[in-house]
Amino acid sequence: MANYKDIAKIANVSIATVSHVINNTRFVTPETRKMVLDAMEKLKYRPNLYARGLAIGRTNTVGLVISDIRNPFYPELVQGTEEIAQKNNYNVFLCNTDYDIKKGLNTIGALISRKIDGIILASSQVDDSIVREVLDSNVNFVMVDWGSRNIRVDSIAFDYMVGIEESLDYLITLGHRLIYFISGPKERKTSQIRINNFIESLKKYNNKNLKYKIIEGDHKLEGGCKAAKKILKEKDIPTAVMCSNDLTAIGAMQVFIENGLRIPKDISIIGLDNIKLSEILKPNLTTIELDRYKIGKTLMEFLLNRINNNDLPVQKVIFKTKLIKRESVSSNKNIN
Amino acid sequence: MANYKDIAKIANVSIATVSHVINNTRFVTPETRKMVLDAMEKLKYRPNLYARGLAIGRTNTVGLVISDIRNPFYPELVQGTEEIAQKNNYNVFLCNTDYDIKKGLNTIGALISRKIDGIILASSQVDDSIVREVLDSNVNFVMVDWGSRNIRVDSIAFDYMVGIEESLDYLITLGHRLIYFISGPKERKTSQIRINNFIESLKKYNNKNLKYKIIEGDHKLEGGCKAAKKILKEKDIPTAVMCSNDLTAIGAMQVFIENGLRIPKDISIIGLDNIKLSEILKPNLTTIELDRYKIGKTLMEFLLNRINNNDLPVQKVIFKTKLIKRESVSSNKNIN
DNA sequence: ATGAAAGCGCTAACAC
DNA sequence: GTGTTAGCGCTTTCAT
Repeated sequence: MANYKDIAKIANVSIATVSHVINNTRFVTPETRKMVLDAMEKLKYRPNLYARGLAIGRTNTVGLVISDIRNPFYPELVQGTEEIAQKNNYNVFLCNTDYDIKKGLNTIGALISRKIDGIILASSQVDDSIVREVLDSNVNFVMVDWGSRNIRVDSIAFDYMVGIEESLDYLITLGHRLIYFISGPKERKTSQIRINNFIESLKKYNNKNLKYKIIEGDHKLEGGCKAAKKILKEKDIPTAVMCSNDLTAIGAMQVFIENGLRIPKDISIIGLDNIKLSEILKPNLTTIELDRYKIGKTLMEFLLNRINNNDLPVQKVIFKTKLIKRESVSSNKNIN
Repeated sequence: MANYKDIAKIANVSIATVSHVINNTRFVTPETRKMVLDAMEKLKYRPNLYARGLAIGRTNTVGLVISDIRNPFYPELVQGTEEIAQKNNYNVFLCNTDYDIKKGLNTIGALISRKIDGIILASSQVDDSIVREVLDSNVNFVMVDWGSRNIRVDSIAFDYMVGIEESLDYLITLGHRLIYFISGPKERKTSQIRINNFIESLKKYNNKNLKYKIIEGDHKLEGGCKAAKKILKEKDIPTAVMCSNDLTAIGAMQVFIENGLRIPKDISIIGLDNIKLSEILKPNLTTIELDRYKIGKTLMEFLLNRINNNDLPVQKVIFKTKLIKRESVSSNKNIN
């Protein structure tokens, strides 16, 4: 592959001139410039970003760490980050952790070694070791705050509470008294929070003689199916089921339908995420919305701000959630 | 950030020794080695892959170019490539082209400038300009051959024909005579091929008095919905609909259900992809399977082979497709 | 068993 | 307006 020296030779100039033509960093007479450009063209020159990065200490690349690209939560978030990145002439290095802290550590290490300009930590498997790793490296970073760990780091967080309260309110108004919650994998922070928010919200209705139960899912279709099968075996089948994400809700819904339950007549269902599918499926899914695309954009904006100005005060945004009412919920027929 | 010089100073050795300890490239006495390791630990040393890449000319990074991460075709493919990459100590740089040739060219350029060791071109928006760009750069590469462009490049291709023929055979045996096909966006190679394969397959049944029609979709849920609405307005509603991918089929199915058609009783549906959702949805989707995970693995294996041995003969694999029979198809009630 | 130094491709300060 | 050159962090040949 051609380099400055090759270009310089053909164009009969010094490598400094080549550099300045390429980067527009000082005046070069149109004639000289043309010689250089022609030589580049002829050699099909491609800049070597490693060399440049080494020389100037910046790479215009940022790392985006997520848990699992197959989880429909992420693609839109990724899209959001990329859009902003592209506008600002940055490239995004996407990395999966597969929900594995150790793999996450490796990933972070690989990114740091690549001297990327910043890291977006959107993976939900983040423990102190990972955060420390990133902080130690002094690389710019922003993160999704899945718990409320309250570190002084640029971050975005979710307020599930609003949406969950709204949902419960809705269900209770409709007469539901036995409400199940299908959670994500219990070891994941993101599941725990949603469970806690659910339980917390229930406390407001102490006087209503409410009953609930948590069934563990896996945030995937399969887990929703399995959980639904478990629910069908209970002696008291709930009249409403809330789910930790939409995939879970959709999986559960299919199993209920398969077993002759009518939705929402026999059983109401609420999801969380508002993935595209949930509004198209019949019956379409009542769900708590999370704007993943906007979240992605915000994360990247935060990171670029930070890269451009390191003494910015800590940036934080909390994304509110809200209930989207669709067909999968109706009043509890038993009280009508 | 610490570098060899810092380590060398603390450990009281030369930078050459530091390098050899880190890379295990020559013998170093255990005592010296320990000094170096301690110094590294103390400084929280992180290798600079740019500098290393510049020095040795390899980066252990490959680029994976896809069309759109939100298209469920890709996540599993990505997963497959990453698994193989990781096993071989490679990292993957994932890039979207957003179905845009120009963006694709930029992406390729960015990858080449990053001196990645190879490129997997799995985006379906590939024209000659892109292929030439990659070939000119001399970077190792493998591609998904969406058309049959017959270039001498490592590639994998799909034989949709088998699966489509099998599907048509199945439908026709079941008595269907008016069969619609909801395609992807017509300007995309990948859509065109499936359409052609569908039409081609139909020719075998010239004597059967078959009728068909192609409706354009977009390979997304929305397009499936829209196409189904169009179909419902036709004067002769088909008894069977084949779709260019599963999302399309699922979207269409929901619209049919919404409009009171029973599936498969009133209308049979066949998809293509076999995404997870299709086996869980009620009624679950009969579809043509494509093993995206395996495709991803194969692509990365091809690329690594090529990187390790450039005079390998051209590698090619054709992935067969096959029909997965589920609930969304039954016999044409009109002939029973 | 270890060190000195050239060189990978690029940038930018300094010189003319 | 253009050229020379040191240096970014690392690898590796050649010495010792």
